[in-house]
Amino acid sequence: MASIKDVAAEAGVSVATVSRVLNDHPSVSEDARTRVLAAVQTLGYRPNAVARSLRTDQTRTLGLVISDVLNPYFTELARSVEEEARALGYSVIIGNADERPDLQDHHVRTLLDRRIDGLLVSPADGGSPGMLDAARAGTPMVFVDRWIPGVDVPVVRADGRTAVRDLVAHLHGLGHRRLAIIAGPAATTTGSERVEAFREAMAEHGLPLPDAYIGQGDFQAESGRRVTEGFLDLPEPPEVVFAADNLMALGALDAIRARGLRVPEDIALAAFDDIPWFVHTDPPITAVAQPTGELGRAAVRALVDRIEGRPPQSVTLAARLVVRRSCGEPAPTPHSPVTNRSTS
Amino acid sequence: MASIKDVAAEAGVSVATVSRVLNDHPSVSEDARTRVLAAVQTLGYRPNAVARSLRTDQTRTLGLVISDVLNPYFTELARSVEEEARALGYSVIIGNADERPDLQDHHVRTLLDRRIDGLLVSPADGGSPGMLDAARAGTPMVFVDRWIPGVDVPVVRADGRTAVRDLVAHLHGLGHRRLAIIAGPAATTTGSERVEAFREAMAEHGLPLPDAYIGQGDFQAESGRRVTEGFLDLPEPPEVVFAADNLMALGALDAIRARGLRVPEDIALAAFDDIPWFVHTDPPITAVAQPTGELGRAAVRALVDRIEGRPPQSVTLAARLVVRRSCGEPAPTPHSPVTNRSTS
DNA sequence: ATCCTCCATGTAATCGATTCCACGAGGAGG
DNA sequence: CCTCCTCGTGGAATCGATTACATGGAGGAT
Repeated sequence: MASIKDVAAEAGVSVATVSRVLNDHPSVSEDARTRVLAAVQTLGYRPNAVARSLRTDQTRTLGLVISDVLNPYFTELARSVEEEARALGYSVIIGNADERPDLQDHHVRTLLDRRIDGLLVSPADGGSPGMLDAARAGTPMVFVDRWIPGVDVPVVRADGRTAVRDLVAHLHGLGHRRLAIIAGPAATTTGSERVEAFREAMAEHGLPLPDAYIGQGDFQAESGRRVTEGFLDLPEPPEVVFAADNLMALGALDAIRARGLRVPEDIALAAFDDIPWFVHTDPPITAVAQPTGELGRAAVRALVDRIEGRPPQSVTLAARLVVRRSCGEPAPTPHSPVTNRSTS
Repeated sequence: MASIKDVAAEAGVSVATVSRVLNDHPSVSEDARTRVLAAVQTLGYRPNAVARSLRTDQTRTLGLVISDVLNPYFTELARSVEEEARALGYSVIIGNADERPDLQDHHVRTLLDRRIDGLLVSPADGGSPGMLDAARAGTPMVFVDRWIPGVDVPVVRADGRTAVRDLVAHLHGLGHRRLAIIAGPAATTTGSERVEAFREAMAEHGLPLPDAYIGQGDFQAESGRRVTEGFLDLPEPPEVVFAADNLMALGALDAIRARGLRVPEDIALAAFDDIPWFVHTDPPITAVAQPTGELGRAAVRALVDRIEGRPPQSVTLAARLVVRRSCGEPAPTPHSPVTNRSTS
């Protein structure tokens, strides 16, 4: 592969001049510029990003460590992150932690070894050692979706509190009284916050929330299935199951169907995180939707601000309730255009 | 960030010795080794992968360019690719082309600039210029899922021919005669092959396949919806719609429901590419399943073989039919464990 | 005792870029 | 006509690693 030296030789100038042309430094004669550009053409030269990074100490690359690529929520997040980063002249390297702290650490380490300019993380747990080190070492970093309390890193996330309250109000309005939740890992902020919001909203409506109605999941479908089976085995099963993420909701749906029960007639179902597929399941699933794309873009902007020396800002966006049919009431316009997005 | 020089100073040895310890070269005294390791510890030193890559001319990184991250099929592929690559000591950088040749080119170029050791591609179209250049320039490369005819690059893919024949036989056996297909872009191999296989299978059963029953999609949900609407508007609509990928199948499902029709009573639906969600839709969707994980792993192995000087092998695995209820016949065990994976 | 080998180590070149500094030419100003 | 700037350019240092080559000391063989 042709190097800058070859280009210099071909153009009859020094490597310094070639470099100047490539970085359009003002002080280059028109003549030299055209000769260099021609040489670049004929040789099909492309600058070696590795060498450039070594010299300039910047890679123009962002690392993104997500908890689970198989979760459509994170996929959409990753897509918007890459899009915004590209618009700002950065590339993104994605690391998939599969909800495992050790894998998360592996990716953080690898990313740091590559000297990425900044790190976007949605921590899989309370904070793996490698991540904390990175934060302490001053690597530009931004948390997205989930975060770690007590660590001084900007956070870009959605606040589901209001939407969860709306959801509970909606369910209460439909006459449901026994509501259960499938929680995410307590070590994740999204895991604990959603339960917290749910608990508060229940209290506001004077509804009891017995421990038996709080199931411990891990954001994976299998756990949703297991917890739901537990609920159905109770002497007095809940009337509604609220899953703290979309994968657990699908596990729940599966468990319900396996018993031959119908949604919403026999038991209602709602989920946190709206995904396109919820429109297509039968019945369509009522969910709390995060502004995922905007979250990803805001996170990139915050991180790039931090990298380029501007003060980064934490951002909290609102989530909103999308009512569909899985809780009993038909959505306002059952067969309207396509994405049935009515806010309660 | 500490460099190898700092470690050398701390340990009281030369950088050469430090490097030897780090790459466990045999010729290092036990004493030196322990001193270096101690210095590495106290300084929290991590080798700079950028500098190392520049010198050794290898990055131990693979590029993976996929057509659409939002498609669960590619997500699963990406996951298995990363897993196998990690096991072999490589990292993976994913580029999402969003089915756009220009974006695909952008990612190929960026990846090449970073001097990745090899490239795994599922080409979004007949072959963008940058990709063909890369192939011609001798970059180690392997096509996965889709490929480009006439380019001398190993291909790892699934052959759906038999499964499609099984599908048509299944549909024929259920009494369906008017079968329509939503095809993918003709420029992609998977786009044309699936239609081809379908056409042949129809011929074998003596069934006609009028042009009106071949809709042109682009592997995105919206096109599935549009094409399906066209089918339903025909004077004699088909009895079955077969979508050439999972996203178009969901678009089709949506269009069907929007008309208030039922699956499979009013119209049957089948898809290429099985994904977990097909178990959860109502009715569960009959699909042709690819061994996605195995495909990803085999592709990585072939690419790494090529990179490390061993002869790479093209691989073709079989896809298989998974019968569910969307075509009329109840699946053999309607409420069996979970993943309803019965082969026809 | 001498010579040869081998082992541990250090010095320095190298990878491909960027960038500081020096230098020569040419133009402006005194 | 001389001085001083500015502009275009090239030489060379530099980033942080790896590695070929040189070196000196220890140990074995004769």
